Amino acid sequence: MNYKISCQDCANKQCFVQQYCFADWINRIDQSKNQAWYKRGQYIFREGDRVFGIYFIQQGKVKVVSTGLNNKEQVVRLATDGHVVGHRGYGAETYPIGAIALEDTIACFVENKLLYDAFMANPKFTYSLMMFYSIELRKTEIRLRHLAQMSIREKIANTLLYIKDIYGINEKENCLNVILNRQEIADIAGTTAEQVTRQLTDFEKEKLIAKLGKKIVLDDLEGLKKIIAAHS
Amino acid sequence: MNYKISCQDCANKQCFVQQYCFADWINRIDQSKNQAWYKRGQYIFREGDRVFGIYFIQQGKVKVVSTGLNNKEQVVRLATDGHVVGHRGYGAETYPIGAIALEDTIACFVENKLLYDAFMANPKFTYSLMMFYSIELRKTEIRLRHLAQMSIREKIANTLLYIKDIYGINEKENCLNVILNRQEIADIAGTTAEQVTRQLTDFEKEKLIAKLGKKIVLDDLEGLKKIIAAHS
DNA sequence: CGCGTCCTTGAACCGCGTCAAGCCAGGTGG
DNA sequence: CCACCTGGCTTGACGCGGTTCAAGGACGCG
Repeated sequence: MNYKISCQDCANKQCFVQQYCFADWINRIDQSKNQAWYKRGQYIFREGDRVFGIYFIQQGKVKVVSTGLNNKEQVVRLATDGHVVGHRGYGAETYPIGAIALEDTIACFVENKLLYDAFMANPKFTYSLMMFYSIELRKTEIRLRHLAQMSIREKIANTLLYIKDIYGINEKENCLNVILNRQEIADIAGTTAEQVTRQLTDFEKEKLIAKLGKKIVLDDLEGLKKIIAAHS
Repeated sequence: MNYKISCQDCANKQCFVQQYCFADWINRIDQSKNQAWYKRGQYIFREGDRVFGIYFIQQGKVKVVSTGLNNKEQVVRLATDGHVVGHRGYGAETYPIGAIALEDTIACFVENKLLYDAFMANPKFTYSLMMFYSIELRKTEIRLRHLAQMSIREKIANTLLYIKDIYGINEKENCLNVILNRQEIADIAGTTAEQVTRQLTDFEKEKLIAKLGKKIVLDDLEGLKKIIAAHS
C-alpha cells in the first residue's frame, strides 16, 4: 500500500489545503506533494534534521518530542488528523524537536517554496495556519504552567484528559483511543514511569479509571477533572 | 504625554504592520488603531478579559503571565518592541493569560475586524505574523522541556540567559537591561524567591555574575551556558 | 517452557519548597 | 541628622514529594 492519495480523494476534510486553498492551488499542491507512510515508532523527522517543508497529517497519531538529558524524552505536543507538524519557519535551519508516529500514520509533505507561493496567493490558507499556530501556542503555554505547578497526581490526571482531548475515546469500551506504555505517559506528564504506575493504581482504587489489558478506561471523567480543578 | 504617535512617525521599524502592509493599509490601521501607555505593573489585559483585538508593542517590556494555584504567577513569555501580545484567535472568547508591563510601555491596539480585513488583503503581513507565532511556539516548546527537566540551578542560569536574549544587556555596565525582583525571576524560572536568592549568591561566589544594587551583571556568559549545556 | 519486556511495589535518598528569623537599604518623620 | 519603619533580600532548618534503585511479578512470544 504505497500509492498516493490525491487531494480529491482524501478523506481528511480538516486539511487546511482542502479547506482554504483555491481549486487551482489544491491541484498544484496535490501534484507536487510527497506522501509518506510511517509505522509506529518511526520518525517523521528528527531533531537536527534540515527543514525543507512541512507535514500535514492526513491520518494517524504523532507525538512531538524534545530529547533532553540522558535521552529523556519530553513530549511537547500530541497531534492527529489535520494537524500540522514540522513547520518551524524559514528562520530555523533545523528542527529543534522530532516527530514520531504513535501508530501507523500517513503524512503529506509540502516543500517550502511551493508553500510560500501558496501563502501569498491564498489568504485564507495562511490565515487558517496562523490561527492554528496561535491556538497551539495558547495550549502550549497552558501546558507550560501545568508542568511547572502541578503535583504528580495532578499531572497524571491532566495527562489522561489531554490524551483524551486529542485522540478521543473508543465509544464501545470507553477507553483511550491510543495505546501508550508507562514510559510514554510519563514523557507526556513530565515524570517517571514508576510514578505513572503508582498513580494509575491509585486512580483505579478510587474508581476513576480501569485497566483493560494495555488500554485505559476513563470511568469517571468528572472525578479526574476535579483533581485538576484547582488549576482551572 | 498622551498624544498618538502615527505609524509614519513610529520609531519601531520591527512592527509587522510597518514592514509588511501595503501603504494604504498602514494608513487605515493607523487611523483606527488605539494607542495606550502603561506604567510598570499595569495590566495591558487580564486573564478572563474579552478578546477584542491584538496589541503590538511599540516600545517597552511586557511579561505574559498565567495565574496558577494560590495566585502563584507563571511567566510564560517575555515580550518587547515589535512583539505581539494578546492575539489568541477568534476561537477564544477570553484571554487565557494576562499581560503586565515590566516598565513603561506603549502598545497599539488593533481591533479584530480590521485585522481580519488586513490579513485578507496583505499576504506578507499574515505570513509574517504566522511566522511570528511559529517561532513563539517553538520557543515555548523548548521552555516547556526546560521547566520539566532542569534542576533549580539550571533553571535559574537558563532564566538569566533568557532575560538577556529578550531584553539584552546594558553595554556600559554589562548588566541585564531590566530590573526584576527575586519573586519575578522565580516566576519566570518556575521556582521560589528563596531559591533564586540562593542560586544568585552561589553564582556570585563562582564569579559567574555580580550584583550591582538591584541590577544583575553577567560576568561569565560562557560559564552560565555551560551549566545548561547538558540540555543543549 | 523459558526468555524478554513491561509493569508493579517497596525502600532509601535527596532536592526543593516552606517557614521563620535576621539582615540590609531606602524612605520618612521627628 | 539620626531613629525608626517597611519591604525586599538572605540564610538556616526542616519535612515532604518525587526520583532513583532494585527486586519481584505478569504477560506475551518464540
